[in-house]
Amino acid sequence: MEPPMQTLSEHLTELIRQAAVAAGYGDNDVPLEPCVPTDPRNGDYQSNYAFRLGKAARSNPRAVAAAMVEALPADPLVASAEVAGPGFINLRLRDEALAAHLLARLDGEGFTLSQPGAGKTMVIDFSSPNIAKRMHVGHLRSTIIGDALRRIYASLGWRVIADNHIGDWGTQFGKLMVAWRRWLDQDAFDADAVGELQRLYQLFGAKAEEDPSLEDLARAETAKLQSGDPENTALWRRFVDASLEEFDAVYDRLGVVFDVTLGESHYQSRLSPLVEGVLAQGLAEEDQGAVIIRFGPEDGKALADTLLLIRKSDGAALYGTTDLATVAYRMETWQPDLIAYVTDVRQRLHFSQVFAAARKMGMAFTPEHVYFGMLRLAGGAIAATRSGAVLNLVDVLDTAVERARGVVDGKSGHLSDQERAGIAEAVGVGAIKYADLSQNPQSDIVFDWDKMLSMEGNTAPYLMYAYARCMSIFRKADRDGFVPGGIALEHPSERSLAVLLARTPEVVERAAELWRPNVVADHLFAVANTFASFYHDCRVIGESPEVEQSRLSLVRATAAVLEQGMKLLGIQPLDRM
RNA sequence: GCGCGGUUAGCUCAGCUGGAUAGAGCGUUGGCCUCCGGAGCCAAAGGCCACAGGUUCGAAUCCUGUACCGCGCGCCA
Repeated sequence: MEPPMQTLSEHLTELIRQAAVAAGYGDNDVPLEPCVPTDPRNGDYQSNYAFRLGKAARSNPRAVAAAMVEALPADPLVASAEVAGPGFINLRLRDEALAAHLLARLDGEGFTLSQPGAGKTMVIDFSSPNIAKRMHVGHLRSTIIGDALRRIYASLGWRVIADNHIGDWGTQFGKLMVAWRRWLDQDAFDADAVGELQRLYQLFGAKAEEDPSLEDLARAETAKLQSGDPENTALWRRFVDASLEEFDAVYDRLGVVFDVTLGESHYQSRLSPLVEGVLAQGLAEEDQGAVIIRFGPEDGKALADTLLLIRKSDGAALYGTTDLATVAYRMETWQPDLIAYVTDVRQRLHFSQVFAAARKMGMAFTPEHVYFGMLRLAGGAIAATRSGAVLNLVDVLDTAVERARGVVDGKSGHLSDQERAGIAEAVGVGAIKYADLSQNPQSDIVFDWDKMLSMEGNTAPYLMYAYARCMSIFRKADRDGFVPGGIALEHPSERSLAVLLARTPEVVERAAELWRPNVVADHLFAVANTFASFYHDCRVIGESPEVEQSRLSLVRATAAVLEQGMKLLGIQPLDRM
């Protein structure tokens, strides 16, 4: 329908480039991108291109900037351009054009983003929990960050395949089978399947310490499973099904969606041929009975003198083997332009090795390892659950929802019990997700109950609150307020809000480029915060019809941006809370 | 030992790949409900951006070194 729209930033970049050419500085490969000045008094956008050009041309940056401003083509979007300081070019947008630009993004209901990803495909691999183990807070980061990236890329037009590469194969199953046959508590399994499996697994570990022969039994059971023994296969199936059922319940609650769930077991038949092939290619060698791929200085400093094991001396494959087979499968199946992996930082070396090995094997693919920092527990307060184990994910969600319920009951007692329960769920889960997503993924994160459960300040409830206020205004006005062309920016608070809203598309694109949902989160907080000031300064209902109309449109735009943005983070907007 | 990463306000964190006076939230202090939702708004205090050099018009950001901290380095994933 509508042509792909330029972002403000793209539009201005083009103008500045033209100005540079017209001023005689030619086209060159000096990167230019206007940025947002720290102080709004310095304009809506600012370019420091004159500094760079000045350096290249060995001339005074201020003179270059002056020449560029002189040569800047007239444009409906630009109200003024002036040289400032040692050579900045400060650009101020024309109010009418700004309003028009904003309205062009609003199609009645939603907010339209540009589609730079149209025609492109990516596979994104995230969450990937292990069968027979309970999901704990450690799984939150991969799951939440991966899901947000999936949503962000999809919103920009990418075809995205979200693949849950679950750990459903390997040596843990032999142990589990031995433990199952000896110590199963059937009632406990019926009541809480994964809990019982986890108990059995831990029990096996304890017993095996006293009696190492158990390990041999476990190895034998694993081998039987891997060679297709019907009894063990049936048992394995049971473990997998029980675990998936529980995972799905958690994903449902988190609003996390996968397109496919292809675990490690899916690639079993490919492993032997892959290892043989790599050996035949001369890329791997046998060493102490195992098969390894060596890396040298030509593979980069970080990989030099490291190696990747792809077959153990007992003949079993490893996860590196599976990862390589998985790359091959994904390339064959989807021909993606990009394959992204969302895992913690500890797997950095591993994935560098897998990527390098895949390239050696001739797989032409563009990998992206989105790694995130470690989750640490807040100082001293070892946040252990009753069992003493790591924090269980469901318990964390329950606690947050409970806390939210208390706030909802206190503030919205007039709503029905059912409605309050729904609000508490959305608020609690949203708060947990946002606490993670608002942080740079690469930083380590401290698990801090106070922060996770907070409902004030830079939190999901704050965004939701701003959105609910918008909705409340529409209810009071008895209409949703959207009239094309109807925004006039009179008050400074209106203008600040409009500029921010209009920047949304470029913000989302930047978040995608950097693989960082926190870029979106930051922007949403700024929008909600600016809206709160606007709300305080500018009355909407009861003003003159023209002003009311204009402000209703602005509120409509705010709601659309907040709604779109929260959806990108997987946070559920609420009409009331 | 080698490699990778980190160090920004009392606490938790941003900081747009080199731009003007380094920003938020929480906490602290002080204001704001004749007003569309106070889960809110406004303001103040709080900084040797770990340290030392270097690069240049300009450095929290890039380079080198140092100190602490974390993580990774063949039969787990």
